Amino acid sequence: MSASRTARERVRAELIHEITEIARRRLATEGATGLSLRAVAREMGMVSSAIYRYFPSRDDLLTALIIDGYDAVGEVVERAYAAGDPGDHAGRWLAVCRAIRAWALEHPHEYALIYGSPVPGYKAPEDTVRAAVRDTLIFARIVTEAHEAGVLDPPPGLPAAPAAIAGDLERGRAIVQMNVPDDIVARALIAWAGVYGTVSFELFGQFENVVTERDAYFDHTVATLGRLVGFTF
Amino acid sequence: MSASRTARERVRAELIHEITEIARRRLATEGATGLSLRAVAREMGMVSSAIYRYFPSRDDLLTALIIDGYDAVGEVVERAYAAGDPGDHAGRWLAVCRAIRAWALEHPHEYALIYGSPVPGYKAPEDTVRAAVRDTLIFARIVTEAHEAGVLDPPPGLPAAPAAIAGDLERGRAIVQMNVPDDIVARALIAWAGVYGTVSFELFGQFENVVTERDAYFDHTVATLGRLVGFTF
DNA sequence: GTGTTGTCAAGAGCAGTGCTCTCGTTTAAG
DNA sequence: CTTAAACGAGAGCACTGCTCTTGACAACAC
Repeated sequence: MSASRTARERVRAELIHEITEIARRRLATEGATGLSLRAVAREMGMVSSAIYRYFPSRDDLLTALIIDGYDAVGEVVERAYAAGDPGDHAGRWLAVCRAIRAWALEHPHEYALIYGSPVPGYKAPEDTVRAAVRDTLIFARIVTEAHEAGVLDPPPGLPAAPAAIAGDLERGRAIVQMNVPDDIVARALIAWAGVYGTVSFELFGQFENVVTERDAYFDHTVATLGRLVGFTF
Repeated sequence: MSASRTARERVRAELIHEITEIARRRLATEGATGLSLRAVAREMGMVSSAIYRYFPSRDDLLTALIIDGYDAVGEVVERAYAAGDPGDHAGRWLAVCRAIRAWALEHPHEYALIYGSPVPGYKAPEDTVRAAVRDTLIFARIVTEAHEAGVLDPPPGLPAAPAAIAGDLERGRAIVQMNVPDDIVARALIAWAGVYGTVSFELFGQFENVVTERDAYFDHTVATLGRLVGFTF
């Protein structure tokens, strides 16, 4: 019951795709709060109520866009990972971070939708969680591979992960298949949040009047946070 | 022409204050996009159009709330700084970061308003920038005082700040009166973005199903990023 | 004390929104 | 061939930000 059952189902799938396509384009220009079902309907020569045959509510459309967004950044990250030299772990770390930032700069509204403030009243369903880990899996793999190659060499004198978060680290380790010591898991988590935090700061205007050499600054941030994990540049 | 000129001006100032007060309360429950001028007017027994005598548009109300938000976090940070032991620089760093997170957890919508995705179509006026640096000034002061006391001791082997961002660092140094070497300025910037990035991740749901021991994890993040700058715990 | 002037709340109205319901029509399954 | 499900269209509800006009009232000048 998969491919092209009836003509109706085919046109239905096509319409759903067209709706999300137009919605994504409008999202790029208007932003999440400016995304209007009526406008989407108008653009495809439909009447607004017809949209509800395909998406029960505006939130469901948003959910579809969020999943698409996670998938897009996941794919970009996977591509950057695949293009890198398997022996150059630090290079891959840098490449993946750059890829995230590049995607974010190209799709600011989509980035804001998934990594920015949640839309009020909108409750992210479980479906979005699965799509959300795609990039994190790559992060974890890079760290794990570097660790298994024995080239992870963090600077001395960093705080050890406290016992209180050992459970979290263990669970995180299991989720992303990250076979490295606690301290490394914790620092990878910190670096991960730091990278996205930096991208968000740049995108959301916090670097206005502060950082102008964005490319160089981002690379330096990624290198510094990478050193935290143990990559050597 | 400052204090209580005419009765008219007094009641006007009072009404403006009442509007922002109600708006802030509604913001806390409904979020930024759900903030409605009509609802605010209804709550104070006014007709919607009357609000426009005091705020020319919804965006102007938002601006007022944003400035109030920056001021609130600035005050919280200043208070945490003042309450700390002047000799314990690392302790102050930790206290200030904790204060930010505590405020953010108490006022999630206000935090989202100032540090989350920008409201589409809303252009932050220059007034907000001045209020935005209050917390950063304290950050800079803590680092500077620690440096001048000669207790800043970052771990070895961290990347040096590239020449490309020297101009940015110089300007930043001037803005926040931060008399420390380039490398420290850069790392303070990275740590600063990392702290806010972590708070945003927690608030915006990225730690869902990942980090459960939020307090301990945050403290560890702050300690690790603090070590980056050179604080010793 | 009397005008004049500017500020004010109120109300109607415009264009837009998400969403629901009903109505004929089309389509696919039994 | 019949029947039930899916569909597009349209009207309608309650809501939004915002504009414009109207009439009342307070602050000032004379």
